[in-house]
Amino acid sequence: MRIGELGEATGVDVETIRYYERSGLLPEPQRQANGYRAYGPLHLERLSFIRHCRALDMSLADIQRLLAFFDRPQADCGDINRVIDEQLERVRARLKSMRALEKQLTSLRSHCEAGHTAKECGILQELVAAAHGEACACHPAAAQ
Amino acid sequence: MRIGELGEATGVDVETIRYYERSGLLPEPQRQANGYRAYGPLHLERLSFIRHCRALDMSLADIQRLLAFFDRPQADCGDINRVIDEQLERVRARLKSMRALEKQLTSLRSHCEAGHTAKECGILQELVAAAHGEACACHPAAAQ
DNA sequence: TGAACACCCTGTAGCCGCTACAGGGTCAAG
DNA sequence: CTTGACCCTGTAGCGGCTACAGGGTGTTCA
Repeated sequence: MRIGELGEATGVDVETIRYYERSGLLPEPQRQANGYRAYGPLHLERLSFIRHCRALDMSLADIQRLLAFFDRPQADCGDINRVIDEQLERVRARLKSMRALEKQLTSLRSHCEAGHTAKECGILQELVAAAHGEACACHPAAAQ
Repeated sequence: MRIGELGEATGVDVETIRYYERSGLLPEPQRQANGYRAYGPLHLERLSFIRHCRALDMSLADIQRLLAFFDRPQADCGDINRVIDEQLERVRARLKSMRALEKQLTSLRSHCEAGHTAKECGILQELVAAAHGEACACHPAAAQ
């Protein structure tokens, strides 16, 4: 299986596949006589695994940690749980700040309907007020 | 006001301030005889504005668009609304995918309590199943 | 006087996870 | 024998910083 076929099969760009190899996530494949990479089913499986983890927004470093378990199946799986827990923690923290962000932007947006000059624009005025540290609709309490 | 004082006053790293200058967000300040940057109150205000917008997760390019309005206060503010609307759109889209992500990770996490070997770990098994494209707890419907 | 230290300067390289070249080689079809 | 699709390596770019290296400046204290 050449790199293009692997890419086709997994939906991954060939440049990305080479990048994963360079980064040590995907083991170096054998080469054909002409120097082309020759992949087997194990590469396909591993690449699919990587992509699924990426879809869960894990870092390549964390994926590396998970991949290591395939090489030592007798190891305690505590570290696997830890990777997932940490990821979940990050996602939840990010979710929290995104929700706050949406609130702030929604409030900000409500300060202007189009048709003013920039000088009169409530949005800009709010942003400037916020920059001054005054209480503003979009940052009502202390800016943490 | 020297760069360190400006940084202190705004809570912005001096390297970041210089970076904003290089990027054209912060106008070049005057220089003291010794070559040190000399900032005035307008720089302080502008930098605070930038940081507040960054706290709203706007890109530097979008902040640039907003800053341009200070130089032409008579312009129609339609573009300001557009920047905020686009940002709100991005935040909402991201929120949606983060919520899905949290669900997937939570479900994944429920597949293993610690104390197994890696081989038996439900999480790893689920991830491999997912990589195979089989229906899995964390990717139940079609992987889009 | 001079040594230590905090601050400032420029320029460059690194982080992440790709993406996009440039400049070449390989191979099958027309 | 030329076109075109594929492959190779190596390098540079994205955004938004962050972290040096290698130097200059200015104050304080012995």
